[in-house]
Amino acid sequence: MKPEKIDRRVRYTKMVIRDSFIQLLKEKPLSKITIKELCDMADINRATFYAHYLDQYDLLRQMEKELIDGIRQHLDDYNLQNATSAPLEMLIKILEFIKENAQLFDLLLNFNGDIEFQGDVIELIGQQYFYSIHTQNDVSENDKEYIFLFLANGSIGIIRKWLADGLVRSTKEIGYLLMRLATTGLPHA
Amino acid sequence: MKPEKIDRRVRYTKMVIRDSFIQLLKEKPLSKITIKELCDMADINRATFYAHYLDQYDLLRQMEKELIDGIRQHLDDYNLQNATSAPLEMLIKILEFIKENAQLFDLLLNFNGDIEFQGDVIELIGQQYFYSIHTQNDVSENDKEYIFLFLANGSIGIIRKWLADGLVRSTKEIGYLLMRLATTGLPHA
DNA sequence: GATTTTATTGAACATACTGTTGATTATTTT
DNA sequence: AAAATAATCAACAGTATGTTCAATAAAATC
Repeated sequence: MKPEKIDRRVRYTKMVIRDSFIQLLKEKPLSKITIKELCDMADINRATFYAHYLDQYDLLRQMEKELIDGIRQHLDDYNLQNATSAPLEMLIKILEFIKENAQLFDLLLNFNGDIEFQGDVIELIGQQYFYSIHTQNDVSENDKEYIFLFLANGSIGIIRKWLADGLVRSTKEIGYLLMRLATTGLPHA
Repeated sequence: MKPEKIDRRVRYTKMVIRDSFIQLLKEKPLSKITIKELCDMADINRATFYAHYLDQYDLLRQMEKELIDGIRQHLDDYNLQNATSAPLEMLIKILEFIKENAQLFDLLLNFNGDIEFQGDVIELIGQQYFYSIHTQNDVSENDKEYIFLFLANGSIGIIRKWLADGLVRSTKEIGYLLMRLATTGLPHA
């Protein structure tokens, strides 16, 4: 919408804050991270931190929001270039973005994970799945929401494992697996 | 194993700490809860708190551990009385226990949720599911862990929704739904 | 390139919570 | 009733918090 150039100094400040924050998150849970040590590590004044964020939790929230927005943007860009937007393709696009930001997603979904962020990702993934469930009319209206949550949470579980394993598998592989589980269900004899 | 009678005063102290803690968790996230306000609310001395717990997070962890142990105990009790332990029955037993402690499970899995606790519950639920997946030989060895996590995380999603909705549905209903999703897969045309 | 605007710094500040101590009091167990 | 144990009280140093304001540095604008 509006480019609104941001002051170089602000860009730098936010960058070092984020980098240091990620470093710290690898070492300890959010609750043990103080603003002071974060600023010491980033080598910025404490007052500067407060000029941009309320506290650690606000910082985390903003970073999470940018990730979610990043996925949305990634999907929008893709949809502009391609008329057809099959669920599977969209799913793989999401996985691509997650892969590009694997370090952060791993931190926020796994070890030092935040349950709210997980909820945001579930909602977003759900938007891609929802259509296929919605069109199946042998599922009672009451069950739809439940099944939707089952699929979305299950997908998060797989993505979390995928990240924890260090992205050994390709986005396509995971995408197919998720799509298979969500549409034809479990393989069974 | 060992009954080890606990001093009445300790029992009381722990009780008021837990009750106050739950009250506070309803109001605000763990990170905003101070030991001081917790002790004020529980009307105990701060030194007394430190005699039992390291900090808020330790307190939370202990409460979570007791819940998990509670489920295990609940299952063991049932297994002693009943020779057959079909997966569905075990699942319903788990749901029963969750229902009995709905307030706390709701807090820890939903609103002020803890991702570690969620992981513990997933692991426990997985133990009940695992057998049925393990016996299906048309699933590649590599995929088993992924599918297991898909099912367990999906189940958590449904349980979370069930709790958030105020337990409108019966444990049987939810149990059947979960079992259906885990065994025959999604309903499809 | 000079000027204006804006961001960061540094220092100081009151405030609040932390975690620990040791002596005292109260309660429970034996 | 005596011994053991738990909770209280008050005090303590240590530390992070969040805010302030003047000074400085750097960027954007003209």
